[in-house]
Amino acid sequence: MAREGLEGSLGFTTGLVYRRMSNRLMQRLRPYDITPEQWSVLYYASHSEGLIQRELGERAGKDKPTTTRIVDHLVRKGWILRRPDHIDRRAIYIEATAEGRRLIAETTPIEAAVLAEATSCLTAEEHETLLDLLHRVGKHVDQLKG
Amino acid sequence: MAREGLEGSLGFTTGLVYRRMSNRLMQRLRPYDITPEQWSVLYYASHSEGLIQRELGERAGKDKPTTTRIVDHLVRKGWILRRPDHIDRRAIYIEATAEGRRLIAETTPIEAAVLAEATSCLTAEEHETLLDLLHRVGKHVDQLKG
DNA sequence: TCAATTTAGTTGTCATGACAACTATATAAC
DNA sequence: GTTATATAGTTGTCATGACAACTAAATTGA
Repeated sequence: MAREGLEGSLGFTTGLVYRRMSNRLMQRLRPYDITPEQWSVLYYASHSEGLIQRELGERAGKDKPTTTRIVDHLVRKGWILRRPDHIDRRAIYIEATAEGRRLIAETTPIEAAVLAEATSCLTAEEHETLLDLLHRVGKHVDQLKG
Repeated sequence: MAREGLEGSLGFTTGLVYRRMSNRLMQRLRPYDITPEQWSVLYYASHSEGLIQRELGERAGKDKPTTTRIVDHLVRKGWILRRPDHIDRRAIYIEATAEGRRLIAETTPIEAAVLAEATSCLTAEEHETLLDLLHRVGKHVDQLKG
């Protein structure tokens, strides 16, 4: 298939799709005063027990400074708590509050709706293929060195 | 296929893949003092004639403020010029300089290599399928309103 | 014609993310 | 046991991107 300009570039194309989907979710989440990135971190915090901040950031695909700042926001909004680990005093456990869990419970259907809407142009099989190919590329690129 | 956490979320997954590919390209472009986003704008500027800034931004998938700032950087580095349109005095033509074109000529193989490396875990057919599915979703989401 | 609207571009603010430098604590090596 | 190194987290800076407010110029339309 003929593609113009950078349409044949996977990096450029994933960036476009990511921004459009993220925007869409942002608009729907606006009433809840949470961004898509904050949402993903809070999602992992509220679905996991006993994670320290580093582990939380890793699951959500964030680096250390980004994790620190997103956690700051979530704490300020009362959706998570920082609990110092008294054994390893470098580490901080992150715990979702009741409000945090409630927010995720309330907004998970919104995220699902945005996904469903975005992928309504695909068959279930195509959707599955797309995710599979993306995961393979993502893992592959992650493993590259140098 | 069973997926943990947000791995089943296309938005989350495209974000991860985009960041990893973009990082990879950024590292390779570092010697040239250009970011992947600046590169994409300069790419379009150097492969098109007679584009105004808005059109350039549209092709590169950037909004107006982002385009203004990226163009600012590219002008400062001597890779493009802003030429006021004397007919429509709101508009500004963007023109790549010789250095700008030379930079794109020199770095296009680098971008291609990063892509090739990233997709080396896919067959040619899978690569084609992945791009096709992403373009379909991207266009579909772009057309959604409300 | 001339007021209302649209369009092109800029600027300010904030969140995210990359990077580097930093503190504090824990682990390894000797 | 002390020094070297690794790990957890924070802070500062910059580029990108979303959003809103703004200027200036062009277009519409009554």
